[in-house]
Amino acid sequence: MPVMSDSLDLAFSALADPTRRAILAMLLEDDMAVTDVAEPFAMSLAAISKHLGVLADARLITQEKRGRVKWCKLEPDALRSASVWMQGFGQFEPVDLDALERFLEAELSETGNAAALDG
Amino acid sequence: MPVMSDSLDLAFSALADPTRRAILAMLLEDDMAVTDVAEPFAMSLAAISKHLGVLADARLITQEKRGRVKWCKLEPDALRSASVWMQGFGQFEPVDLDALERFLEAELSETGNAAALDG
DNA sequence: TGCATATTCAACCAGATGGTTGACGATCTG
DNA sequence: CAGATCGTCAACCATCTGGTTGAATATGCA
Repeated sequence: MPVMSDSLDLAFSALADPTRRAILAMLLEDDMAVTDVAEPFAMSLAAISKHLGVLADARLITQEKRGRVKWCKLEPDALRSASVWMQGFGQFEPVDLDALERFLEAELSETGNAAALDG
Repeated sequence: MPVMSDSLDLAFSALADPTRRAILAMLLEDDMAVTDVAEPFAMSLAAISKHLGVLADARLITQEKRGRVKWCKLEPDALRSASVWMQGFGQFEPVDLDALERFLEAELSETGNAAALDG
């Protein structure tokens, strides 16, 4: 029996992993090659490659191969869909964008990798 | 080594399951007892009880026992945190609340259960 | 050609997840 | 008390997940 996981399933389960959220935060700054994405993390390149595959399946990123380098690019549409879904429950208060920065920084330092935001 | 799954891990992974999202949508209308939450779904009460446990761990709901009935109540704080995180990526466009309703209805009909929104 | 770099693939593993069933404790009601 | 209802627990199962390693593929470069 097929699993039928829709786009929200894919988006939320992709977002459920701190490594993948850190990758998205890195890609928010700039497009990156797979090897460069992997660099700050204490895990194998193959593991990062899988994470990027999950993000791509969820359409949170796209990957384009130029030469032997595969470039990873943030694709915010799926995030926007998920965000819209959540707004129905979070509509009680306006969104605090300052809190976002604190979240990102806290998360990145928490994961223990060096992928800190520049500022 | 401890797993250290932070609140965003818990929130997003709880949201990754369509049954749990449907439950949240039901609770958006009103507080409900566990048995009543389970009623529209084609799965055992124990399974729904586990789903509610996951939602409670993620602090997306709270559960309060009165008599033999355990009441489940939506608790939007964790959703708001996750929403704030996502807004950083979805900041390109304002949130479309009309799209939310379409999403909820599409999702509920998609899961094949009878938990349709009334209005 | 031949070697280095970039990335994925395949096999494997431990642990989490989502479901089942049956037994159980707790609470209301007659 | 006896019986029904509410909900969880425990054991079990199949599948998914997130990681590993080593081999394979593809591209660039001298």
